[in-house]
Amino acid sequence: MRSITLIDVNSFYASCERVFNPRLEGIPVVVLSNNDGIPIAMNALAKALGITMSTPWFKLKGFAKQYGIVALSSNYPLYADMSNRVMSILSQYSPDQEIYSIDECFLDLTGFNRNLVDYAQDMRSRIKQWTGLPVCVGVGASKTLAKLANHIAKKRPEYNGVCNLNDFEPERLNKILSEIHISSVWSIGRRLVPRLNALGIKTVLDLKNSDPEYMRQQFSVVMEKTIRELNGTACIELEEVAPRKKQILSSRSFGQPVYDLQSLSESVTLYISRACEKLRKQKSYAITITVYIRTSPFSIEEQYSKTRTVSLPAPSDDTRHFASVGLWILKSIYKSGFNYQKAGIMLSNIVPAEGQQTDLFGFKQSISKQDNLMIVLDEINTKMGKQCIRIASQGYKQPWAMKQELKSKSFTTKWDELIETN
DNA sequence: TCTGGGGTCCTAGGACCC
DNA sequence: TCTGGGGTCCTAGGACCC
Repeated sequence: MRSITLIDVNSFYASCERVFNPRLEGIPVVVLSNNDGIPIAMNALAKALGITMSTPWFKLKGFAKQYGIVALSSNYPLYADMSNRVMSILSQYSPDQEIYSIDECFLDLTGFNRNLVDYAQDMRSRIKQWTGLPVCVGVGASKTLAKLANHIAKKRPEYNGVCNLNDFEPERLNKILSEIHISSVWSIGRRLVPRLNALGIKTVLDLKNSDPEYMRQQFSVVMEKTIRELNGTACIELEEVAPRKKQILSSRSFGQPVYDLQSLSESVTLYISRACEKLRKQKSYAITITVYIRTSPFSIEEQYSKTRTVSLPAPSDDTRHFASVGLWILKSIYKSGFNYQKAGIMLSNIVPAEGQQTDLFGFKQSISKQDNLMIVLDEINTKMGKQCIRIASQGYKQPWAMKQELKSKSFTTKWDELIETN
């Protein structure tokens, strides 16, 4: 039997903030999304007050003030840095690690000849000691079971932060699965719950006992895998090397109303350069670029939203190629007189960088020169800070940039904001 | 539980082609 | 002019995740 392990930081963003500001201890804290739109993380105290994600912050402000809730804008450089520390500590516990998200990773502990609960407790205390962050650990025979075990470790204090479902006798396992709702299962989202309920499937045990082939017909192959995984067959392998993305999206809501083509052009150029950086990082080329702009779906004013896709004559990873095409698309879909709320771009038709051909007219001509320019650009920006060198059409003032009124400092990643210890 | 953020993958349906 | 088959591309939107 496999021993797949999922480690997850509790209320990650809120915990990071608390590490650098101990005064937040004992106070309800929420961390807000970009543009201070909605809560995306909160500590236990805020949860206990009944705050839910996806309620717009402006609707919660009054309530928050009344109960002394501290709200913070999200500080991604800080969280990314803390994440790297946690992941590097955990990598010492197994040669097989998959970093699944900013605050979660899988470790394969199959064949480890020792008590895994003790081992997991050791991880917890080391991470706590070295970073100040609390984590929970779940172990199971598949990724889906490891996720579920982690859920149990988090929700039930008697487990003290670690749950190994592989240690359970079958009856005990089924009993606990019968007490958990299907919405807690990985891959079962909001839309699937009512459809499953209609089939009489309400608890994890119900789902585990359903017929995988029939469920595949009714739903999809993903559902079949989930059921087999709940039954202890690992169908989803650990991905130690992140698979190449098939599409790369970059989009953002604006911090203030945007009407003019100039501002939209600047933002679209910025998103394109971000997406191309990601593209080059995974050593791929893309052929197709999509640009979209839209007004706020919540606005009572007249709405406008438009998407347009164009393919290059040959695959490329050059920011300037995509920027010139992207700006052309933008011009073609832009209509004046609307209050734009969001713009985004997507790169698709992604192919590996190795062995690319040029088109008939040599669009990807003098490859070495162009590639070197982008490599140097990436290197400088890595060393000297994001956007140190950029395409001129990104603009410098960026009045449309997102709103972050409540941000904490970049304690670990900016020299002038390092934490003071006096 | 109905939505205000960002990202990835997938697919239905229309337009257009041979 | 209508009908049918097969395929590709694009747009819009659904579904899931954190």
